[in-house]
Amino acid sequence: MSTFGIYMPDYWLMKSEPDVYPFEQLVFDGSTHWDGVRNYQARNMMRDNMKLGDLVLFYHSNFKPPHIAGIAKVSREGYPDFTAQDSNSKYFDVKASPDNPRWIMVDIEPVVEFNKIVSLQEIKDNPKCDDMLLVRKGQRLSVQPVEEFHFLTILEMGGIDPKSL
DNA sequence: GCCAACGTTGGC
DNA sequence: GCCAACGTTGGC
Repeated sequence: MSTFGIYMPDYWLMKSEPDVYPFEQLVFDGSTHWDGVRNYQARNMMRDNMKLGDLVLFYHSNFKPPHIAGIAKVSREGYPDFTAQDSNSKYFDVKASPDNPRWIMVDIEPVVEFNKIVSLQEIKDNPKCDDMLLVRKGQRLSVQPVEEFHFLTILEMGGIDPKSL
């Protein structure tokens, strides 16, 4: 919460491969921990910047067509990604320890599924989204910040009324 | 399946 | 600290 008692959310985009963990699974589960991020930039954002109640565009990568499926929100702020310390996990990292967990995750929960998915192509075709990180050439961060204007634009493209959130 | 872009590793 | 080699991401 802010000093004024009104929480102003920040906005994010998180990528998941639907074959691994689709948005529908998040809806089914009710919440999930975002394990397996092994990129420092993405980790730092989860550790330092993602706050309770922040809103997340849930992006399906490695899918035809790649698209945003719905909205989630941060339900727990950064804490150690325990899969890094689990030798049976594919995300195991020998350098991670209780003293130095090395990798961080957040929990998210579903907010709303889009009435209509918003494809990467539609985002590229919309001039309002010109300077979104997502459409920048070569960028591939799996967790990235989103400007409010872009968030609202995509919400509208997905057929969701912002007031309903 | 291809490959461009980017991140990480490790020898020097 | 440089940078070549390698691994990964992710659209196409």
